[in-house]
Amino acid sequence: MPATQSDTPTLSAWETSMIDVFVRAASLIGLPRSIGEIYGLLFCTPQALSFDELVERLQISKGSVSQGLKVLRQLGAVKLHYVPGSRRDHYQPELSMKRLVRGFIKDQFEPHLLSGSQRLDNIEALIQEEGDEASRGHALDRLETLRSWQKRTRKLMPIVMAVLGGAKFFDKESTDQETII
Amino acid sequence: MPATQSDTPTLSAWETSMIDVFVRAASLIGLPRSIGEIYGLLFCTPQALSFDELVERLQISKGSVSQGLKVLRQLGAVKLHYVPGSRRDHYQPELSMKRLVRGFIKDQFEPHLLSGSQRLDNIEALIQEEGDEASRGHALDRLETLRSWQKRTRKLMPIVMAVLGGAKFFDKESTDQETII
DNA sequence: AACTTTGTTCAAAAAAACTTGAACAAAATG
DNA sequence: CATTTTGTTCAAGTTTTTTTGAACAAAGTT
Repeated sequence: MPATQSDTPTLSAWETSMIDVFVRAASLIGLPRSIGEIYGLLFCTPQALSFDELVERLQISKGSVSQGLKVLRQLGAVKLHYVPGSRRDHYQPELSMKRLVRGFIKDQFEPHLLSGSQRLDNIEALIQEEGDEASRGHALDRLETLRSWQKRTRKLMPIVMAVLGGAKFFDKESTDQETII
Repeated sequence: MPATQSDTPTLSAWETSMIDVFVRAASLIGLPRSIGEIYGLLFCTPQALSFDELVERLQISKGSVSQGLKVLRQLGAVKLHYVPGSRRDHYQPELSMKRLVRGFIKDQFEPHLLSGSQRLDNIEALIQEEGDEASRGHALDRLETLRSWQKRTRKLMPIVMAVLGGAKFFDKESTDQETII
């Protein structure tokens, strides 16, 4: 009864727990469990890992790993690492929090903000076609609220990045703010 | 063939579009569509709306409205508004971005951060039980990275709140000023 | 060129999240 | 106290998201 040699590429207890942390974090920002697992294992491991090693150690399908790495690359959350003498791609985790956050914002957040501006303009047009005078006033009022939220969100992003970058930050371009931190 | 009087409590074009904005926003932060719809309609409407009006105008089930309002109350995203002569609860949307964001952070974010600290301590214990000396070093190293991310995230929150509050600089934990919008 | 290695794609299966509606509880009303 | 009004709960149904795995493409080897 000879086991085929690669018996249990099992994860150690601490690796499992740490991966679990990333699975939760992924879910918190709306990414599937498999992506948390992949990044988590890379994060735990000293060397760069290949596609196959991810499949084997995590025991998930090639499809999931392929998809997952694609998203992680897009987010800039993993980096390709050339390994001499191997044809396979090897991956390492991005460890800079600033870059991770920027990747996420750029990829998942900003697009929504932008398309948002578009939409608000369309809504304004629709409101103008509204019959009732009084209700038009209220509608435009709320639309302005929404626009102000957008503007503030946009203003916030560079501040977040600056704080993560450890910079002593002050808000240029803004008229109404003093130094922050 | 007399229609029962309440034919089409239909939404106007601009309302539909604006609600759509909130549905997308909800989904972006991991909340179900129905919650976006409910908040969105409240946001569009000048008067406070009752439970039943939400059900009828949005054409969604009582169950969804009940669940949705529960979450929105928990987040502090809607406020009960007393209407004289009516037994029903009436709801109005919270319009302060600062309070909305704070509610979200308090309810959905901080808990994870906290339980996170717990978990990291457990992981540290597990790492200590690890046999291999060299790998223990790397593991502890990564654990520290994780801790530093946590710390930075916690530091960020009050700054975000301060910026949203229009405050001039960093936190005092009770920069709880009344703010317009 | 045939074969192997490496990784992607995508339709179908599985799992997770959301919604519904009927049964239920709580409180006001007659 | 029986009835109506108002809203909640939760099991079952529906929809959406995620995962799987087999077929496929691209490129390297022999």
